[in-house]
Amino acid sequence: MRHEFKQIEPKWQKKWEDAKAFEAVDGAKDKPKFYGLVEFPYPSGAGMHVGHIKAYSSIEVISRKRRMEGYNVLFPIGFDAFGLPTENYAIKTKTHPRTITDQNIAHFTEQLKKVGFSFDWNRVIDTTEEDYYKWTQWIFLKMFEKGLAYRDKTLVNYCPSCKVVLSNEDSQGGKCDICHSDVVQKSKDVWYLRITEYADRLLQGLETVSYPENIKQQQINWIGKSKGAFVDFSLDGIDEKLQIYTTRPDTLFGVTFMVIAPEHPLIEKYADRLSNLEEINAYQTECSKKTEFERTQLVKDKTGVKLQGIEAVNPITGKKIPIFIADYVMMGYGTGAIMAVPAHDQRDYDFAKAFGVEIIQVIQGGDIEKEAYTGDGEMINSGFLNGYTNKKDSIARMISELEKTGIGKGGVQFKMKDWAFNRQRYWGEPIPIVHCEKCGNVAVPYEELPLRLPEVEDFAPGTDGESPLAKIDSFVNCKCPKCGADAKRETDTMPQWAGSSWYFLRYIDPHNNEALADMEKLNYWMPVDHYNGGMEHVTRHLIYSRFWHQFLYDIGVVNTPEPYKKRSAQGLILGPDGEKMSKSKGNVIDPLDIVESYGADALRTYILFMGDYAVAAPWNDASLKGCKRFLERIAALTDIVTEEADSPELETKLHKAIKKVSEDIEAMKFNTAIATLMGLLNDISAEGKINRESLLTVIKLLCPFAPHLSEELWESLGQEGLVSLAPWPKYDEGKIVDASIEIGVQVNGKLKNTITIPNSCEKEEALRIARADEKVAAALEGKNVVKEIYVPNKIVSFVVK
RNA sequence: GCCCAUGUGGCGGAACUGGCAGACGCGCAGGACUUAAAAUCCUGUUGUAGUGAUACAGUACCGGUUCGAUUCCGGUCAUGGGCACCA
Repeated sequence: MRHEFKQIEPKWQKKWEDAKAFEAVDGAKDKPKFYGLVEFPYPSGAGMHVGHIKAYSSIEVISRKRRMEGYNVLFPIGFDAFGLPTENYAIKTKTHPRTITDQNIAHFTEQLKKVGFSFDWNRVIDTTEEDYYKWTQWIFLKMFEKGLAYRDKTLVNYCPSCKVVLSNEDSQGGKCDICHSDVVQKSKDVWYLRITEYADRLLQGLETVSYPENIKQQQINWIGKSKGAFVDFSLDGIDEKLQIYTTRPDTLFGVTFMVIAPEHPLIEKYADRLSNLEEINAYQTECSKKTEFERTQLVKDKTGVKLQGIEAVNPITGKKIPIFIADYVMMGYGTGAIMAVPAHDQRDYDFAKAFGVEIIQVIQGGDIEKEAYTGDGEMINSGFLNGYTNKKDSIARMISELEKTGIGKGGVQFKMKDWAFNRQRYWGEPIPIVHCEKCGNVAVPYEELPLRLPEVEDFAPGTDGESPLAKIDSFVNCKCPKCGADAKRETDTMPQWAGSSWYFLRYIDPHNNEALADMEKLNYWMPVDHYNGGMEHVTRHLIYSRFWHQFLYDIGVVNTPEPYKKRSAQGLILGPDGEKMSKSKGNVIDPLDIVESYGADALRTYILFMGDYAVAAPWNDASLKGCKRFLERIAALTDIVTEEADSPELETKLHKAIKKVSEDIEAMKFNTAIATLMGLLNDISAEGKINRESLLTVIKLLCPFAPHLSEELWESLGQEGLVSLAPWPKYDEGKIVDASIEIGVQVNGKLKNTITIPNSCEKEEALRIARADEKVAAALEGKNVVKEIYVPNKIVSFVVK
C-alpha cells in the first residue's frame, strides 16, 4: 500500500467524529478513568504554532494509549480567549473582539482537527462566553466574601501621554513601549487576591504531587519562604518602634545604621522633626520616577539620604545609630526597613563605604577592609553570642533572647506578593463589584451573574488610565445592591490569568447552569491525572490555579486539595537556525504547511522524534522527511504480509518492541519509542516478510503517533472497527528472552573482545568461553590473573598483573 | 549574585540501578535501477595511523573513587532557563 496521506487523513478524521470515538463518559464505572490535560491555547489571529502541536502531542499519545488500554479518557480542549492582542486588533480594525475571537476559534478548531488530535469536541470551552465567565466572577465573589479579594493603593507604571497603565514589560528603561515618552509612577487603587495567605499551603501541597524537581524548585523559589526574625528598634526620643525583618538576627551586634524604603510612612509621620526634609523629599521624587525595572538594575552605586533629626537605638547594644532612606530597600518586602550590618552584607557594605558609616565585624573571617564577609565563622564582638560557630545555634540563641526581652520575635517572610487582580481593559471579565459611597465595595448579588460586558463602539482605553468601561455611563451608573442608593460599578476587568485558573473544572461539566461543575462529576474525574504545558507557566499559571483550587476546596466546591496529580513540560521547538522562533527572525514554521506537504502523521511523528520531549530542539526539514519515509515504508509492509509464522528472532524483536514502546510512552520518551518502531521496521524489512497478526500489532503500536495511517492499514487488512479503540498489545515475558547474548570481555578495564554466552549462564561457563576467545587468551598470555569479575549478562572482566 | 538544567560524531540525538559509547533518524560517500535525474533499494560512515586484520585516542576541561566512569564525587569553563539590591 502507498501512503496517500491527503486522502486518508480527512477520511479518518471524519470517521472518528461520526463514531464519537473520543467522547468521555461521565461516571462510567466499568472502566478506570484518565483525565489528561493540556494548556488551552490563546486563539491568536496568527493561528496555530508548531509549539502548540508539541505541547499537545504528549498527552495526545498517552490518551490514545489509555483508550486502547480500556480507560475512560477525558482529553478536552478549549480557548483562553480574553486578552490584549485581540483587544488591540479590535481597536485597530474597529471590529468587536467577540467577532475576532469567534473567527480565531473557528480557525484554531479547524487546524487542530487537521492534525488529528483526539480531543473530546463536545466539551469545548471559551473563557469569554457568558456561561463561562459567570463562574469566573462567581469564584471572585466567593473570594471577596471570604476577605481574600481586597482593594489597596499601589504604584503603577503610567504613561501620561497615552494615559494608560503599563506592565513592567511594556515600560522597560522607563519609556513607554508605544509612544516612547517617560513613564511615571502613579498611585492607583487596585484589586488584590490574598494569595500570600495560601503561601504555606502552596508549598506543602508540592510534597503531595508528582511534578518534576525543577518545576517544584521554581515554585519554591517563587514563593520564596525565608525564616528570620522581626526586631523592633526604638527611635531616640520618640515613642515609636521601627520594625525590621532579618534572616540573620545573630548579627545584631554589628548593626551600625538602618535603612528605610523611600516610601516608608515614617517620613511623613515625623516630617516636622526632620531638618533636611527638602533633601529627603527631593530624593523620594527622584525614586518615584524610576520604574521598578530601573530600580532593580542599578546594583552598584548606592544612593540615599540620611535623616537629620531622627536616630534609632540598637536594642541590643543601646548605641544610637543613624537612619537613611535609600532605594535599595523595597517597601514591598519585609517591613520596608532593614537593620544594616555592613560587615556581612555587601549592599550594606557598599552603602556604608559611600556614606562613611562605621563597620563592625561580628563574624570571624574574610577581609573586611576589602568587602563584606558573608561566610560562616566564629561570632565575635557580640556579647553573649561570642564563641558561637554554628549559624543555626547563634540565630536560635538570639531569637530566644529577643523573645525573652520583648525586643523581637522569630517569623517568616515570603517573596511572593498578593496577586494584583485587575486591568484597565475592555476584553476581560468585569469585576462584579459596586462602589457605594455609604456601603463601600459591595458584591453584585450572585443571582445577577454573569455581569455582562456592555456593548461598546470604541475599545480604546479610557482617559487617565481608566478602563474603556468607564466611558459607558449605562454600565457605570447603578444602584447599590445593599442600600439602593446611586452607586458606580467597578470598571476594571480581571487579568488574563483569571479564566485559566479553573478551566480544567469546567471541562468536567461544561454546560452546567447551577454550579461551576456538578459535584458527582467532579468526584469522578478529579484530580487531573496528567497536565502538560510550557515551562513559562510553571510559576504564574500553575501557582494561581493551585491557589484557586485550594480555595475552592476550602469552601467545599471541589473534592481534592490539589488539582493536578502529575505535571510535565515540553521543551521549545527552535527555528531551523537554532534560535527561538519569532516573526521578526522569519524562522517560524507553520504546522499547516507541514500537514499539507508531509501529512499530519509525519508532523506528529517528527515532533515527537526530534529529541528528548522536555528539551528544546531545532526544527529540521530533512529529519521530517525521514519520518515521512518511515511511514511510507510502514505502509509498504502490507505488500509483504503473510500467513506464515515469523522467525523466532523476529518474534522476540516484536515482543521486545511492545515492551519498549509501552514503557517509553509512560516515561514520555517518545523519541526512543519511535526509534524502536523504526528499528523493528528495519528488522522486518531484513526478514522480507511479516505475519499478518504481527503486523496488526505493529499497527497498534504505531497508532498513538500516526493514527490516520494506522486506521487505514487496519482497514486494509480487513479489520473491523477502529484501531484507535482496539486493545493495546501485550508482550509475552517468555518471548522477550534471548537464547544467547553477546557480552564484552575486559582485561584490566580495557575491552578486548565480545563473546556470545547462553542467557543467564553460570560464572564458570562465562569465564570458560571468555578464556577460549583468541584475543582474550592473547591478552592473558603469560599474565597472573588476580581477579575475575562476572556480572551476569553484562560483562566479564579480568584483572591481571 | 542565587536557583535549576544542559555540554556525546558533520547534524538531531541514544545508552536500564557503574558494565560492548554513538541505537534511531538526517547528512555524506560508494554501488544498483535509469538514456539521465528524482524517488527507491543495498553497502559504508567517531577520529588518527595502516592496503589490511588491527592499534591507539575519544562523551566540554582538570583531578578523584573503581577491575571498569557519558553515568558517582570535587573543581573549572561554556550555553540555556528562572529569580534577583528579598534584608
